[in-house]
Amino acid sequence: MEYDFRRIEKDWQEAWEKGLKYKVDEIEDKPKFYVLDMFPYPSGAGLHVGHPLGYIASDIVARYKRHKGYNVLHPMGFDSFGLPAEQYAIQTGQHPAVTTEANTDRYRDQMQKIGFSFDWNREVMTSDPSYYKWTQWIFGRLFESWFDLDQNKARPINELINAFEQNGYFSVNPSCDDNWWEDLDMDLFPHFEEHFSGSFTATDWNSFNEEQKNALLMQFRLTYLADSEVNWCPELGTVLANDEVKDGLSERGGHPVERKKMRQWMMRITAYAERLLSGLDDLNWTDSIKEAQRNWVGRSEGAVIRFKTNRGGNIEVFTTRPDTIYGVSFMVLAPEHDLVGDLTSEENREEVEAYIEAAKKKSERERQGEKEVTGVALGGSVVHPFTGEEVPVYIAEYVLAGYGTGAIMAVPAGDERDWKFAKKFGIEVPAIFKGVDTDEEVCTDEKAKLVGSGELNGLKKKEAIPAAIEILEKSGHGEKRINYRLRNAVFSRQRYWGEPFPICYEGDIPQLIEDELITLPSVDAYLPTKDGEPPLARAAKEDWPVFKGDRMETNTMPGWAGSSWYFLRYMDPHNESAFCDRSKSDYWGQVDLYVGGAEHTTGHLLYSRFWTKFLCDLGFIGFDEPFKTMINQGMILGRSSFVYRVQGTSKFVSYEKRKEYSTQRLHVDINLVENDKLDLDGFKASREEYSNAEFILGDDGTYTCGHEVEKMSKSKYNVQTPDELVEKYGADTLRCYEMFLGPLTQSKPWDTQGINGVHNFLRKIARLVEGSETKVASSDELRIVHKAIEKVSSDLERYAFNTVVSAMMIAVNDLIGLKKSCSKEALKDLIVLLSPYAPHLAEELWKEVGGKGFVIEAVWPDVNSQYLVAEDVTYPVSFNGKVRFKLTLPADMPADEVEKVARENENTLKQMDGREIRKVIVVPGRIINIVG
RNA sequence: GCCCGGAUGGUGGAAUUGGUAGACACGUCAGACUUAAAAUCUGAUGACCACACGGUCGUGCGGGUUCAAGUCCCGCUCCGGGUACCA
Repeated sequence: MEYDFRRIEKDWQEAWEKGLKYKVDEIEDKPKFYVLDMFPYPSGAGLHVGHPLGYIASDIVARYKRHKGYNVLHPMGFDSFGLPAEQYAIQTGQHPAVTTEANTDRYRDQMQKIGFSFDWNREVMTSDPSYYKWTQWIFGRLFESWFDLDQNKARPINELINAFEQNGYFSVNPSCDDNWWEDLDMDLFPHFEEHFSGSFTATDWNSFNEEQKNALLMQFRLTYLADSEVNWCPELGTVLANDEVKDGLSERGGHPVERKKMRQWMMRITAYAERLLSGLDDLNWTDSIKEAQRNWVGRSEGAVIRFKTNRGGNIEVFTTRPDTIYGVSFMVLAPEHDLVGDLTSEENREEVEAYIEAAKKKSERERQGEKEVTGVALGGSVVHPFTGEEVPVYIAEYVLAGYGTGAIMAVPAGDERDWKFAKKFGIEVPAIFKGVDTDEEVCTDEKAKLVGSGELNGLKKKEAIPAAIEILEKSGHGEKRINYRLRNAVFSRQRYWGEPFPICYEGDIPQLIEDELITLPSVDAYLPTKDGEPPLARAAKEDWPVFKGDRMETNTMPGWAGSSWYFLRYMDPHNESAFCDRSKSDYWGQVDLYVGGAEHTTGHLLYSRFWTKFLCDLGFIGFDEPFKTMINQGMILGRSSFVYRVQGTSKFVSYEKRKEYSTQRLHVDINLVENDKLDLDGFKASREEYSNAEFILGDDGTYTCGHEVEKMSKSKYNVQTPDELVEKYGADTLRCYEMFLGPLTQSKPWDTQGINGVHNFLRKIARLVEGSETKVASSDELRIVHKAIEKVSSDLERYAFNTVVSAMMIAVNDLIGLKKSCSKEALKDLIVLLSPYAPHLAEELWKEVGGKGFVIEAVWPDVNSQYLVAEDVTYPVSFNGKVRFKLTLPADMPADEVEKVARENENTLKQMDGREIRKVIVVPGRIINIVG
């Protein structure tokens, strides 16, 4: 039988589909297993061989778990909102939904050819209104919630309103911005005094009108409107991401970009900072990803300290080293700090304003990339709370407005950057560390004892910090504070192709639109308006399917909105009355295995954890971490091929002779190259300019190409699509080969050279089955097969996908090596082992050996260890650790007897050559080591 | 700079708890079959010395622990990824 993979794969894919073999429902008495792939964005280029790598691995796990008796949820869908489709729409005028549909069709088609066991009945698409209806609903819940720091969880906003009605602001502890009252529009609250600091009574609250109440509540909602800084490009009418800005100009078009405050929807992810950290402990993720998330949250413990300014106000700073307070000799504010104007003296004003102007033009990334310390004195000063000395105030780019309080107390003696700054501006460096001349060098030694620090003298960092905090708290100059690097996330995008907000405005007050789906209105172009309003602002009132209030919100949600909860929708994808019925999410629970790239470490993985925790807090689901175990597949790199053109000619010289000429190295399409040999006719036909190419061949009469491993890209002609390989070798070969390539988590070059070996393996097993007979399995066969069962099972349990293929190859080679026809009975188990990797062929062979039903539903075989017991063991006998000869002994021989035999062996005597044996180590079943 | 990975034949990689380094596969070479090629099958294939028996060296580098180290410890080098004036 020739291995006719085209026919086999087509037949079985049809049979599975007809039998609804991958359709899954909740079955109460069956254990569940949820295997999920990271949500793909359907790009126009289709899949290349790197994409299916993770899908193949997860599909193997899904199939393996089914064999093991689990009810497996293994869905697929598309994260289908996004920029490329919008970009294409801008260029062509075609609605992004059209492009998106074409792309998803292509992806689905490519995936189906590879034989994945997805339940396509559960497919979801984020751009489908029946899906984003629920994304909007979750947004609504966030809007209607606040975070209670006392209970460390989200609660409905009504409960906050109740608390305000009862006790005003006095008995609640909501998560909010520091000094949130400073963001209030004071015109709204004329009766609040100038130094209002957030406290209001129940009487105050009850006297507020709707507008006032709304403004206050906005400070506590989990999604809220706030002014935040963005890179605004007036010319393009859009906001740009940090990496789209170069030298203060837009990367596209080179238009000027400036920092601008814009009123945008925000997500209060910082409320969950602590839980996002502690939740990591129980997750089975790689340490590097957990560590990256910890760094991203960036918890640091310290204190806030208030310094009085010479203008009567206060500057608050955050520091992790309150113990070094006596070393403060200047203060630095971020250029954007609110008090900058106030503290600038007339003579410094011009210079200060120039500095601020320059800083404004740079993107955040550029500012941080600046290595040289720059800054300028304001002329104003603050008073040191303990020494009463006057401390000058500067502004500098290295202080970030968005971190801490946007201001630092500079301690040049103990901080490298502060020290450099002090030296540059000739500021004194107060000596606060015993025995260290901090005029000469910084002291970062944690064990250094403090001097010149009042009550803190003689203490080391560890004892001094709590002592300093106590002093600060007693004197009212500051208090303990835990600060996070994590910032609240901007949730508005000035784009068309995203979820519309379920929000309208009455005046400036946002109103949540409940229970109505807001679909995207049609617009005449997908560009911002002339006034720089987002594309949705082009829609007239009648273009909106739902229009309420004075105007609709015209921003859309970011890409991560839909992908933050999609794994829940798969559990109940067609539900029209809930995002996911609680009974379904209780059944399926967390994702047991999540497979995908590591590029989502700080985006998707953080946001979806946030939303999961939130939905759990409100009781909509029963778990607060989405992904229990995660594996990150490595990148697949391309292997490019090169030809060498003799300069100024159309002669091409083979790789081994290229040095004899002066040549130019050119990428050549990898489809014209097999095992580094160039298809000469194909090459000539590939391009006009190559049509009369001549070749200087190698000594073997062929043209050898050079090669290099690079990123897979069109311009390097090294992109390999799965379709070509499925066409040439079949899906089963592709599946096995991608796994055989090496450990899933490692990056590796894609190289089709080895694919023949895997294809041959499948052909060999097909031939083995063809020649098999109905008879009792021999002990040799059983030993080989059960060895494979043991190895394959244990490797799959630890997600070692590559060695499974080797184990099956060894079994097949060993069975062929018996030189007898095989028993169908023995082969049955082997075929089940094969089925997660090569399901189509396994079905075909299963039929051949008389298996019942579909092999994909067969029970995974158990290892019978009695077949594995060997009678003899071949011991390597080593002398001082070096193996010299081998000794075959009965497996059950006790260690002391093994030692005796080894001591008396003639080879031992020869090796020892008269020397005395000092010691013999016998590890039963493994090794004998003779020391002498 | 900091954090996290990694380095094993000509190539991809294996060695799961310290116990025969190089499984499996590719490639290469030789042979069988063939008019020939492809396909298939058989054998060899870490380096070095040796006709051979056999021996020496060998898992990025330098030390160490151990009867025994790719694996554990200390100190480096190089490569990849993430992240960064984070107070």
